[in-house]
Amino acid sequence: MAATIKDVAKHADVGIATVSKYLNGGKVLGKNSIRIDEAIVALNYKINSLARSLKTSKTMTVGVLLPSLENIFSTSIVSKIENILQEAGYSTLICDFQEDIILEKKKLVFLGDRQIDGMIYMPLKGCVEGLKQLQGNGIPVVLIDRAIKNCECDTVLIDNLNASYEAVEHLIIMGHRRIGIINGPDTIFTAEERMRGYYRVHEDYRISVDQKLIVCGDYRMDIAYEQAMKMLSAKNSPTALYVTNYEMTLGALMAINDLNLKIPEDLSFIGFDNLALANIFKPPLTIVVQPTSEIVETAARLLLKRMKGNQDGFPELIRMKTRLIKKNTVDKPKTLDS
Amino acid sequence: MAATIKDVAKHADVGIATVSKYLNGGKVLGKNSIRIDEAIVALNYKINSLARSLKTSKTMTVGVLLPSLENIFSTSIVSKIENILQEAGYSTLICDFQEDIILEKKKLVFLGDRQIDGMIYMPLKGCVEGLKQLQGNGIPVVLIDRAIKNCECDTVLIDNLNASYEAVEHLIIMGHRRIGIINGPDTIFTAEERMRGYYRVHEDYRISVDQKLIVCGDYRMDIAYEQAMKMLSAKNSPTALYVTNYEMTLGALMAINDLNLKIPEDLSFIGFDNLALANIFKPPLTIVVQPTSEIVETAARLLLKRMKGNQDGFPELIRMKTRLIKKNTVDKPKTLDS
DNA sequence: GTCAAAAGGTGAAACGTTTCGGTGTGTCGA
DNA sequence: TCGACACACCGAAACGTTTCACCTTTTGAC
Repeated sequence: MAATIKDVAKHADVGIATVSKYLNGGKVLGKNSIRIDEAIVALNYKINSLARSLKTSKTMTVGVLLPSLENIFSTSIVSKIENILQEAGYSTLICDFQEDIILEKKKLVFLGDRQIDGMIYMPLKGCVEGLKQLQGNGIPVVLIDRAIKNCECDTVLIDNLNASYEAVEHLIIMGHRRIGIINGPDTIFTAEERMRGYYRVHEDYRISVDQKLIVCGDYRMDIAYEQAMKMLSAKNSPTALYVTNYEMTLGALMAINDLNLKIPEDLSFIGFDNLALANIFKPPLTIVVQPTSEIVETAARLLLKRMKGNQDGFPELIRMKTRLIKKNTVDKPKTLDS
Repeated sequence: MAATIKDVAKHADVGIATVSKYLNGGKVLGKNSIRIDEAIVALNYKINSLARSLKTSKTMTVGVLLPSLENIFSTSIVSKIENILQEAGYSTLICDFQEDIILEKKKLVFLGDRQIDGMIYMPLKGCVEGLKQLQGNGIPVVLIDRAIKNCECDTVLIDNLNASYEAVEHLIIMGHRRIGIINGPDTIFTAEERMRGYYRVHEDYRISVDQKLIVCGDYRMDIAYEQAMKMLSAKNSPTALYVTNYEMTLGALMAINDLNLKIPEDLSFIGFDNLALANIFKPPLTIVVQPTSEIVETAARLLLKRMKGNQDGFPELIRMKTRLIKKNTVDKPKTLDS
């Protein structure tokens, strides 16, 4: 039904190979290029990317594998990646695995079978075998946000430890000694690092850590809400609270509202991510922000480089710095208990 | 390098056609199926979906084309679509066009050239020619959230008019007569419908409309912020405000905060979308919520049906109902000016 | 005018699958 | 025992492209 390169060749009265060469940017005689162009228009010819891919074994498609699409961090990742890769002619195949490690493996295999040219992967557990197989087939993978242990792989992430360090340090300097943290599950890379920052700054300032002020959430809003409720309504509750991702920040704020705690009078607060939203709260939130655009852009450019065959410095581990945006939710504590 | 179906056939000592038939669920002798299975494992054979697609001209890929990925509505759309289609064996190719009508057309063409089997499309302007061409090639398209005029196409959207009607009616019943609306740009289908609902309820209750209380925003937060600032700080400002999407709801709330207006004492407020977030505000927001899951599920199932070749009832126009969630941001107005 | 080199043109083979038409084997009733 | 009929098997052709290896034309220095 649709016109093929043969039809174009016939219509333009040139050889197939000539048309192919022209389509791929090769040099052909001026008059031939004109006739080919005419033929293409006349026949409404579209190149069949399937046939081309079969021959070249390049699909010009990259897979993006994420734990979830339903959070703001993932969304901006996808959006940015798509736009950068598109410019380079690549399509973006999306998979999310709903934070489910069974599904994680399945979708990794699925993408692998789909003949992608490369992959951006934000692991949950981190499916090492699947990853190695992909790499074994010559498909470059760039990890984003989270590293996987025992695995040689390009990785772009943020300096989680110092992100926490800086946030908690700010609270300490303001005089807080009982600082609560609602963190992600300790099985997740980022959460573990963020926790370490919390501990380290306590150590550096010789402040003892109260385990009651530490909770492992699920990076999800509802759980964080309940955990915040519990922690903040217990006796000896913290004078400041630090929450380590956006969804949990919302959950914690909801709890704070429900408990009628005033920020920063009753409780100092530092949240995470989403600058835009932080400003609509009253008072505006002090938060840790990730350089999302830069992370994604770096990862995408690295992947493009690898897909071109450039293996310089493999495996690269790139760490980006977060920023602590100081607004109005941190103040001196009311009572100074050591 | 990788094993082909020929290798499998040779290893299993059967014909190529037999292997192919078996792989596609056809009947083969028991002993043959065992030997083929063995061969597949032994050679680590993976079917080459490219070659298969070339032959069958089915790519098992659907395109998803959206104005933007950076808002909560789009995100849940993508996530749901991906999961439903994946179950049916389809991959999801994502494109967003950054609310840019030039890019919209370009990406539509891009997806068309990529030999997708179907498409979910949330139009901005609505690129009719591109759409018709796709359909002409036998590729089903399901529009979501927004219809396109003069275009025969399956469409799944919400009853925008009655969404607004119901929200504004609620305000009217509570006694409000000066009700502000911050709406999307009137070039956008949903915004136009939502506006019509605003007018109609005013008409039905014989309340005259003050054009000063109507603003066309951009469905974006920053613009809405400024527009809300202006409207609410003008004299004769409204006693109630209705905002017609999520991002603008945030922007308006930010303005309300900055103006130190108390909700609902100084101003009644109805927002849009995102139930989860609505609850963390203080007081919890009265909002209009869309049945996002149902919309997407309906659209995805419809697309699957079309891709199977079932053309029953084409073109279908499916409208879903919104719900008005009444919380604590609507009260009687302080002063009753007619 | 000659000839080598350069530039450009060409069909056929190959990528790995599905499917068409044809062949072989086994079963079963008469 | 024979024919008829399923049933499953099988190789070859085809999908539309790229690329190899070869061929033709043009160019320009002598």
